[in-house]
Amino acid sequence: MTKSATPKIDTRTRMIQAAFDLFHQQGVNATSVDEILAKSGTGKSQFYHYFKSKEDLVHAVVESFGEMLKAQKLPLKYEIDSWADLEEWFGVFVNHQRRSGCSRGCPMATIAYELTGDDELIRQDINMICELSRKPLLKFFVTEQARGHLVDGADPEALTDFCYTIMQGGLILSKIQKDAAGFERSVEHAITYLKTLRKVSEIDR
Amino acid sequence: MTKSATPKIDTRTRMIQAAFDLFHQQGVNATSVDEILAKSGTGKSQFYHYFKSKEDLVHAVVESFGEMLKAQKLPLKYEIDSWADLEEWFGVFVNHQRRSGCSRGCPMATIAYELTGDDELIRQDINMICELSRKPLLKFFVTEQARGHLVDGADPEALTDFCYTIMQGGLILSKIQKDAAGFERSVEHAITYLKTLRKVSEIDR
Amino acid sequence: MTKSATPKIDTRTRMIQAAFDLFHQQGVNATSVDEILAKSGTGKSQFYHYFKSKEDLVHAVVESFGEMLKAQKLPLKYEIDSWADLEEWFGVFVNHQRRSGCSRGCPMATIAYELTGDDELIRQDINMICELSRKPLLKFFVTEQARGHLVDGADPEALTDFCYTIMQGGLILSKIQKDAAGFERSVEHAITYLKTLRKVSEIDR
Amino acid sequence: MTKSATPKIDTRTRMIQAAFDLFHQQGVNATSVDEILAKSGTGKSQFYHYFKSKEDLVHAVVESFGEMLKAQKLPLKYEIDSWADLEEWFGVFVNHQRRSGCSRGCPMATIAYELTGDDELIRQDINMICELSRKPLLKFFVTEQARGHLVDGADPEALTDFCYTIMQGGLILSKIQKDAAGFERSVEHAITYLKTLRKVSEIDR
DNA sequence: TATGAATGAGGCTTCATTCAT
DNA sequence: AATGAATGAAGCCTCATTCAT
Repeated sequence: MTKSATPKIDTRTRMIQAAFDLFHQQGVNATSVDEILAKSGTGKSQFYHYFKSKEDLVHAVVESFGEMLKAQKLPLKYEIDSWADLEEWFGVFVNHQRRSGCSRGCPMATIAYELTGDDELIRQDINMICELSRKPLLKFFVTEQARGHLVDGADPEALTDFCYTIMQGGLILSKIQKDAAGFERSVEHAITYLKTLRKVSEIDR
Repeated sequence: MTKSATPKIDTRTRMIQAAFDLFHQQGVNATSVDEILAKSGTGKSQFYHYFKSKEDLVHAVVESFGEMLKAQKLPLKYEIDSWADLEEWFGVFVNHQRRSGCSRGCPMATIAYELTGDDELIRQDINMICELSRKPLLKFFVTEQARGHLVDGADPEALTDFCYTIMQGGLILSKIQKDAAGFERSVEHAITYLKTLRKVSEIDR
Repeated sequence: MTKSATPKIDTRTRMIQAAFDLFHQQGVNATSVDEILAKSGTGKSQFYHYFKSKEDLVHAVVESFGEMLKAQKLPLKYEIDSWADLEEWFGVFVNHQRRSGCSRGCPMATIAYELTGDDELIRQDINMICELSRKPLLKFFVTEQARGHLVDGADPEALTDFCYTIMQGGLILSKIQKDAAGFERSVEHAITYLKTLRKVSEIDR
Repeated sequence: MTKSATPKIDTRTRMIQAAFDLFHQQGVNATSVDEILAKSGTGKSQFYHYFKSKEDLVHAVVESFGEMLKAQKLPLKYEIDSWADLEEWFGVFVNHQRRSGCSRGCPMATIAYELTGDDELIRQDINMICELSRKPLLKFFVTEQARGHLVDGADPEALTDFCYTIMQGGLILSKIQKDAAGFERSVEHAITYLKTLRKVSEIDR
């Protein structure tokens, strides 16, 4: 859009980043357009140059989160090729909570929890993000199954749900408890369980 | 006004109930005091006769939820005396989501997700609610352990965390997905796992 | 009103005293009826049992101040029989400001400064208070004149105005400056001047 | 909207002027933001575009008054070079009261009288205004002293205080009495006194 | 006398959004 | 692409006052 080779982060992106962080911190409704403008260092009314409305911005924030996910620019475990990787996938969340003092939860869930029946489009956006972030898990379980490393009857979709559910529950609980210990214990149980689903012939980890 | 046998619920309670429902539906910040007043059929400014501020109301709502919990007035499974009861404990949540079209999540988590660092007191209120609602689970696992029905090394606290985490994760995910299927599958896995922790000598219930 | 011989200070009086103090401190408009009720330890709506309206209370407060003045229950110099007494009359105000940290001004002027054209009655109330509190001064100068102790042409009314003006100016200025030094210096000049109006034959003080 | 030679006064200034006048008339607490908006012909919520809060506006009003004073845009006597000028300095206040029907007092004192301990900053603002408006007086007395026109021991600061005190006292009293006669008489005495402080060699003006 | 719930207007402030430049 | 003034609805809260008991 700009002519330079290494364009400065453009205004729109800056606004999205600022909004994302504020939404994550305090929710959508508690975040005013002005606050976003101030944090992104943008003059007033640039906002409506780039976004139709605040809701449109929420949409853009979720969409941008999806792009980051696809581009693997978020500090997550994208490639799960082993049971150790799976543990690490969980570990990233647990460690993040611990390091950040459990002050936040999942950014998408934060937005989702403020959703009413009127925000169907944003709900779908967020649901798509969930699909995206479930992918590495799903791929792992599918692969394991294909390799014959899973017990008969194991359903990769269900296992993915199981992992994702633990992760989401752990994030909100650690925020409520201001302590990641319960999250960690739950993850340990989850891992323990999942490992019982490996075919016996397999070697640990 | 009327002298009926079931005297009208007092104003304060009506406001709390209206607020609870609106908070649950759309979050705290999206709910205006006027909206609460309208829904509770209360004249303007009664609000500040009963509550110091909107925040004070949030506190009262959470507190009242705790009282309901203690008085077992919420449609939950309070007594868990068997593995079947445990399944039912989960089932209540899953069924509720299904019947309500997954339009909401956990009312406390909804409030919690809008919390910022400034709302420490309310966070503590909510945390206490969590402790309360974990009790039946904890009691069950402790009892099972005392009876020698759990495998060695099983930690009732951790098992409680595990159940609670699944429940919380399931609620938000089903809201995002507008579908309780994933929640149900996760619960099934959780149950399956938990049952593996019973002592073999035990008879299936 | 009550049957006991030493009746407890009655509710109405307690409200007036609380109101007076709050008005003096922060003005009439900044003082709410509730605040007065709280400070006087009165249950709500006792207020409208005793006063027609807030304005009526203001009237009562001013009136009560007049009564106190007449009954010589205020810490003022009521009898001015000598030039030393006159100095003391000023001194009472200066010392009061100094001891109180100059946090307030004249209670009646405080009310007067919030007066608009609509409050004619209260203005008249306050004006009457001024007349009352000017009396000792006026009496002194009239007496001095009658005794032939004042220079020819001295007008007791004007001298009284002069003293009263200095007092009022000193009170507001010391409040603004949070320092009574300027007040004191002005009083010294005033005294010096007034003494020049004595007949030469007179002996100092 | 129009492109007149005298461009419309900007919104902020209009608000300050309207506020100043209303504050002067009825005090700060009796003046609502809406009233200021209406009087200044400003659409709602422009207010908070220009001022952080109502208190911030009070600060701005006082500050603006200081600027007017410095720029000599107020109908006051700024240059006092003679005893006649000094009389005129007083005369401006007395005449203003007379012409305006004594309906108001000193605008700064009006604000000051509503001050509580919490408004320290505004008190300091107002105190600074006092310093500013005392300057012509002080300069006059200092000059007179330097010229040897004042009796020995005369203190220019104290004389300035004396004049200022008379002025302030006269303003509030004339408002209370709805009559400037007492103010005028007090000023006459003050002038008479001050002239006694001139060195005898001086010629009467 | 006394209590405190109820009323509704209005106060201060913030918001999302639009307009003129 | 950018600026910031302008808009008006709405949010939270306080007020003086009245009513039922």
